[in-house]
Amino acid sequence: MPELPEVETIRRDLQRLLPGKVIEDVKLLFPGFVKYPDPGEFVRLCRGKAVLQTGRRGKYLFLHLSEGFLLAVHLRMTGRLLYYPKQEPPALHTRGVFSFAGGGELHFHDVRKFGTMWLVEPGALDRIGGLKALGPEPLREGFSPAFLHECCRKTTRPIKSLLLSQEAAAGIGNIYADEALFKAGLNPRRRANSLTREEAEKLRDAIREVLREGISARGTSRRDYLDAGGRSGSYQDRLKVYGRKGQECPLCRCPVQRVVIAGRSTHFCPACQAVKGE
DNA sequence: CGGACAACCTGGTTGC
DNA sequence: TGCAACCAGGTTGTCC
Repeated sequence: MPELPEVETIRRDLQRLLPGKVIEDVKLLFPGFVKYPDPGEFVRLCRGKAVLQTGRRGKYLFLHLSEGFLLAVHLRMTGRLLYYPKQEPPALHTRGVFSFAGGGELHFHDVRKFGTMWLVEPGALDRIGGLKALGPEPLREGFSPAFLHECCRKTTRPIKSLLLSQEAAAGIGNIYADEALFKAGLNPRRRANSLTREEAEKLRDAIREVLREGISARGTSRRDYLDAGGRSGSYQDRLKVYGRKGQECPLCRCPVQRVVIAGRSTHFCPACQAVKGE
């Protein structure tokens, strides 16, 4: 569920709450979410570690712990990280509870059980599945128009598919991909290698804009997403095309269409995002 | 290379 | 009301 803006919102919440706290215990209600090391070792290694700092890479959330350990979290579709200042009985779909010395709990809640965590030492980042293949952070300098254009030039796949692959930029998901393509006026089926330099630049700017707007709105809450305080975001009220099949395009009032690309539902305005090129 | 599809899971919505 | 079908913000693996 959560894409870059949602993960970043949670990270900022946790950055205010966790640094300085020491993990006293971890209860695994569904140990399957622990990918590395084995669940027993995971719990043993977490105990007594302090949270020093939070971080994020694409949709991966990091808690930097003492002794050089890194706790990496991927929330996938329905994962939530919920902080409670006092003891809280676990909800139905709570999969793990981190309790801190002196009070406070972090609950990992995940209806669909897709979410995953890893606990690794520095230099063992390759233990974290998928992390290595990530493209640049879209809100940092490395995500230049030239870089995006080069990524596009190398593949014939639809531009929507490229955006979802995480290779061109880390952290874009289904919602922000559709919103960025709308903002850039590009048809989601456009072959990536048919984008001109100007179009790639426009898309790069659009990606950065929608992600920044998403963060400002504290994320998009459609069904499952909540921040670390259990609050909804508000970007769902600002979506132009995503989830708006049959409703009017805000620019031209043409009905928004829904199609399936790369197995994912895709929303666009057939007029504002008419197919150009090939 | 990349597309199509299934898998991993559970729950909510839609339509008959 | 019941029930089946379809849908869901993500990633990985298999087959062709």
